[in-house]
Amino acid sequence: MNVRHLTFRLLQVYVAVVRSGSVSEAARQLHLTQPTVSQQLKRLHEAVEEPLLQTSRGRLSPTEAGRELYRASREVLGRFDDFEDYLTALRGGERGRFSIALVNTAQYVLPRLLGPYSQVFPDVEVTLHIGNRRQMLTRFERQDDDLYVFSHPPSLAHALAGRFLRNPLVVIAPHEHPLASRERIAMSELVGERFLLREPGSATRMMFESWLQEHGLSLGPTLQMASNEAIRVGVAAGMGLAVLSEHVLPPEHSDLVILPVTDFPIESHWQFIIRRDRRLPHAAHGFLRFASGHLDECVPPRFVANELERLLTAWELIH
Amino acid sequence: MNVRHLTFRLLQVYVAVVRSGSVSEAARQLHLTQPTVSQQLKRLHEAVEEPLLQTSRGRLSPTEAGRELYRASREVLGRFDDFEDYLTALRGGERGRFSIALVNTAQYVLPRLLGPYSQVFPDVEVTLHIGNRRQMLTRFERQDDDLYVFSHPPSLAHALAGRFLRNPLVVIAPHEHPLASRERIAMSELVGERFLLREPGSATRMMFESWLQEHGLSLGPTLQMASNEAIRVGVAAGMGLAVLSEHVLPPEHSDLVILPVTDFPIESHWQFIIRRDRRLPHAAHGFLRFASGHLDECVPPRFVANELERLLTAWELIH
DNA sequence: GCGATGCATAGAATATACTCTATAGTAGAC
DNA sequence: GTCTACTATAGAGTATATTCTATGCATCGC
Repeated sequence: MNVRHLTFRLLQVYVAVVRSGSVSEAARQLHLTQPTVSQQLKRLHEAVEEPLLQTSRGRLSPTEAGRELYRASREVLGRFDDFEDYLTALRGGERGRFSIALVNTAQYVLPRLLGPYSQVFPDVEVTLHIGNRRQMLTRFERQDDDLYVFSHPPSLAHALAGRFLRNPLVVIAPHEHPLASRERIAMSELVGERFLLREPGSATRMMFESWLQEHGLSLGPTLQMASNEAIRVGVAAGMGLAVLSEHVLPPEHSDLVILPVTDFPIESHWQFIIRRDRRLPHAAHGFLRFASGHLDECVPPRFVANELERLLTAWELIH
Repeated sequence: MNVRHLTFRLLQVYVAVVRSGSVSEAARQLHLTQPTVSQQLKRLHEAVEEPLLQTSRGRLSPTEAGRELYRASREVLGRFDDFEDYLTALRGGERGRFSIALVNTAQYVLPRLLGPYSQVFPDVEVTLHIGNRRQMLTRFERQDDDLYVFSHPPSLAHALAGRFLRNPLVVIAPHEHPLASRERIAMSELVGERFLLREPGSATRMMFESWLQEHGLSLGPTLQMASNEAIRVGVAAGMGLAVLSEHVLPPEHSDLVILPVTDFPIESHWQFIIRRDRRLPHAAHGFLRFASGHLDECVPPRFVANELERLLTAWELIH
């Protein structure tokens, strides 16, 4: 048998003939003429090199080989029906997978979106990659992921960005810090204190440092820790001060205070970044739609800064 | 997705590409040029209307949809590989089914052939239809079965026949019958006795009656019973005499004797009959080959009259 | 940067598929 | 036996598939 010349169409015709037991009836069902169906059968017969149909009691019934071919055809056509269903689900964002690359700080917030999303789309596999800004930039350059979350996006030549969340950087101090009760503090009063800083390559550190530069200030002694958590605990323990994303602080933080420093908080926004030159999986698209629609319910309203509709519109324009 | 234009060939090409992760490599394996494979991929892509492959780390890897298509393709191609295996087995007579229509008397012998055959070909389904000659003739006319066993075949205009077994008809009497010890008996001496006859339409009865007619004899009182077994037991019980196939008698029959009647036994042969105008299933063909080769081992040699080789040759000539 | 390798596209030739109309043959129904 | 419904075949036109060569373009390694 030469499987090479088998067409799915041919199997569809054959199945219709076996089911109806009649060439003419199958032709009517398929909106074809009877000779067309006859010839398809002839072709199929030539491909299989075995009698497939016999006429018995006025009806066409499959031979032994014909019956097995019918089974095989049904299974094969059914398998591709399933595949079509799969495609439909995939296109609707109900299935599939996608990956998001996050800067460290965002890991405190993104689960608030991903949790509800996964409830609604349990068949989508989401992979999270978390690291500092520099690591995420590398992933971005290598096009490793489908979505990226940055505060300050890299060059937008190959990417689209849409803000979704405020990310205020605040100065924190231990609860018992002498300036904790002051109504207004200038940063220049603090630069003598020891600051706990994230590692170079961290977005938080980068933003703080450029703020300092803009204001013509530079820090005194510092201490470097490669984790927001470690810094937060360190500050509470009296190791020094720090500038951290407000999202890093627990809702209740009796051992810490946010100092009312002038020109603080440093305002920044997290944004979803899509590469223009990489296909966006349907599921990732679905996630952005979900985020756009349900952001208000997932994070405290004062942080919401939803520009995702604009992002989605822009993305749909170039696709 | 338009499944109508999918070819098995297309899936084969796609599978080769996914497996090798390279268009060029797949082309080499398939003995095609690289652009040919590229274009096949393009066609497939147009049929599915979804990206299937992406290039990552120098290799082509399937997208989410591509992976599912790969799975579906593998399954579908595998299913038709199975179908090809099935066809091979079918053609070799190792699988499939066929039906045999038997005159009653032959049911005592045919299992001796079918038993060993089924041991060797356990995957072949055999259906036996048993009845008297008239019923089997009706089935023959309707082309209900693949093989027929008759003593006297119907018109051979649409059929081929091949003898395989002697079927001698003998006169039986109860063990204590007064003539049981005679060395030679003329049928004319017996016609006054009561004979147990099969029903009209029975081959045995037909043959006996035409024998009588040829010899210018006619029977006296008769008793009709529609079963060889009933007749055998009836004769043993002293109800009368009978003419039966020797095959109906058990190997040991102390309560019966075969009377040495002149011009007896009536010689006849069972034959396999194949309709010329009906396809012979491979399995039925295989059974005839088996019967031809193993007849000697399956039935007592004195009954064997194997003309099946001739039948098979004749059949192969017209196919 | 430059060559090697691999993929995509264009253009073209051939084969095959797909479908039709017209017609002939077949088998069951009354 | 004739009629009818069904199937098969012939012939033909269009569309599509299949495959090639030639060429351009991208990417990777050195």
